Amino acid sequence: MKKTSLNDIALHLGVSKTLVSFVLNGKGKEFRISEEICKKVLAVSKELNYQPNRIAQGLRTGRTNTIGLIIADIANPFFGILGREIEQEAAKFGYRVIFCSSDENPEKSRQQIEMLQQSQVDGYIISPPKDSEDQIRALALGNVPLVLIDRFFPEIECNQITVDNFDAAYRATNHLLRMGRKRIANITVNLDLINMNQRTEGYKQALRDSGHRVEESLIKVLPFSHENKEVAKAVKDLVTKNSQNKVDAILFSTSKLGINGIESISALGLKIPDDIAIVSFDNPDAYKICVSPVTVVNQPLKEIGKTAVQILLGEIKHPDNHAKIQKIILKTDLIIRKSCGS
Amino acid sequence: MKKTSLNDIALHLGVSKTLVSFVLNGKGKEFRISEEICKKVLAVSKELNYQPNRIAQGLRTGRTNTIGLIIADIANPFFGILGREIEQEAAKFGYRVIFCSSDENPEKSRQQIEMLQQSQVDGYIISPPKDSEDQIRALALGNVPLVLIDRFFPEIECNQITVDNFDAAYRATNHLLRMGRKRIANITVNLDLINMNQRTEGYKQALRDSGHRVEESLIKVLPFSHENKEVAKAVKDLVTKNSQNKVDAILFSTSKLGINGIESISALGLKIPDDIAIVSFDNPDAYKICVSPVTVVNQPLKEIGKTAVQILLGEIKHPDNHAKIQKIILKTDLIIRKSCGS
DNA sequence: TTGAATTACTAAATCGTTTTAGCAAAAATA
DNA sequence: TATTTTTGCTAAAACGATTTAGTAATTCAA
Repeated sequence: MKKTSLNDIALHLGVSKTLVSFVLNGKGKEFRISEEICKKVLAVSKELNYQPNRIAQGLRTGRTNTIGLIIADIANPFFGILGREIEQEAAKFGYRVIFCSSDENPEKSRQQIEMLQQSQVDGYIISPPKDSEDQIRALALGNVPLVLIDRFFPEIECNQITVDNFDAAYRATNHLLRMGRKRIANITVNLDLINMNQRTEGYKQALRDSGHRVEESLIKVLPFSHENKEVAKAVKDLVTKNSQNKVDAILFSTSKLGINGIESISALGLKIPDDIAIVSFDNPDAYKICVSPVTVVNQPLKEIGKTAVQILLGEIKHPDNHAKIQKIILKTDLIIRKSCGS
Repeated sequence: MKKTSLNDIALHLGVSKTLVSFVLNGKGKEFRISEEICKKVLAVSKELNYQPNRIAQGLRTGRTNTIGLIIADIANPFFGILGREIEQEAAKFGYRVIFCSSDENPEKSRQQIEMLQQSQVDGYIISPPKDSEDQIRALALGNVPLVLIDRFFPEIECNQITVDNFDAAYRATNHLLRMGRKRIANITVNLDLINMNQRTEGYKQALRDSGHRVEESLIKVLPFSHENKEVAKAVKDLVTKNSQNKVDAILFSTSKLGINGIESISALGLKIPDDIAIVSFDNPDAYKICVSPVTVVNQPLKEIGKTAVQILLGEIKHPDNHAKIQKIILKTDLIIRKSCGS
């Protein structure tokens, strides 16, 4: 059951495939193909269920209508929602998306970028892992449509869409202070990622601005791929009564940390917010139904995804004016629930 | 900065592109290309950073090394984890994945299948929405590598990987009965989906086998795209004191229902498991940290994803023996937490 | 009534691979 | 020495579209 090609339609009607191509691309008028023939072509193409071969089109035109997406992990709802939005917005304009999960591993992302290059994608949306500057720089210099999301590298000039992480953490920390918390910890991952770094800087600044001392021992930095027990260990050190690091609040920089953290806190028999207050970045379902619903920094995921696609498609369609690089910083909102007391 | 092609390497060395193609495909020996030339080709290809154009390869060979995936919604962690596993297993064998979220909408899935056909994907992994029989049948008859996951259509002969939903619901319901619950409801979606249907059938059979009557008014069927308040309404009818439908346990057929349901139950000021016991299908993070950690039917998502890819690649590589269709039914496990009492 | 313009189309090149068929030179065999 | 075999390579077609440059037939203008 071979697929119908342009040529099949042409043979069927005794015309050239040039003509068929013109008609099916809506250029019948432009190339003065007679009404009558146009209709016949359309009819036969429907009759034979013609489906254009996008691969052949891609080879000829150099455009595949495909974009490559590299994120940390599509199974993580944060990226799931982002990916969903990107897929949807891209589909609106006739673009498909090849999804790649890098696991924050630069070697994987290198391979994925290479694969996407070979696949001749028209552009890239990437949430770059640490130590991937070289890859990103090479892409950016290669003059390929590219948008970074969630993080970026300050020294690379490139379209990017992020949230104001510093501000978000600053406000979250301030909220904890306003609620009367005196000693606040921060559990985070991998400070080589600029977004994470900015979160911790915002946290520090809020402490300083309110006259508190920043205690490095209250900042727990875990590796990206952390296990439940590593979070448990960090939490334990921060909440047990006789620990010299005993705190009354924790700011979690990711929801994965927060979810594991809440599990640990519960396991230790402590109550939120009575024994310890918490605020977390990101807004998974889990936080709505847990013992004490969690106050969160909510990121505008839909807007990030949608804007990323729009900027990317803009670049794809007008490759010329790559002069105006866009660096978009979106605002987050703090959703106040019960985990900080009242 | 044009990309290096086979021809560029050939010109650079003064040899034919045929030769270059042979060498780079590891067929130097087979076609008796001299060691010396082989080395030179390899060297120049590295020097010019040659990246094969997979689009051109695809056009020539008819194989794109790409698979199309259609699921309900990649933002839903259930499908996120599944998608992740599929991406990972496919990558192992050099295959890329185009992700499509159908929102359980047959018209969307129709368009997506068409798009994937045009993209010349080598095979399909699909979680088919209701009313998409015709599309699936057409694919299956078209003799294209295809694997269905999560659901299927009984009347279509096709590879499929599902879990034993009947058995899972039967055991879940039995667990509730063993824990002393007398009146058990089921909140579910869209019984036109066979997996959902089987869950409710398993629930009914468990009731019958233990001498209970099946009360249709205790089975709440919501539309697939339900709002929080629709769940709230169903829950309210089942748990309020003076309702004639008052139950002491609910089996949720999806985690989306369960999460919304727990929110509603809390909002009504009721306690789990004291006032009402619950069991839910699927195992999102939320269930681990909520007021009373939820007993769940856990599906082997990784195995589903991995097996789907393996069967699909088997079909892609041996298109001939499509005679042996595989219908795999995996077991679920019931993870007992605190939501049913003790 | 001739030259120009318009109409309605087509031939052929091209994109970057793969793959078949074949060729010239060297080596082996008779 | 003549023939066959082997070695080491190449030309060209093909995949299915797009696109440029053209051409023959008709109509129009002067």
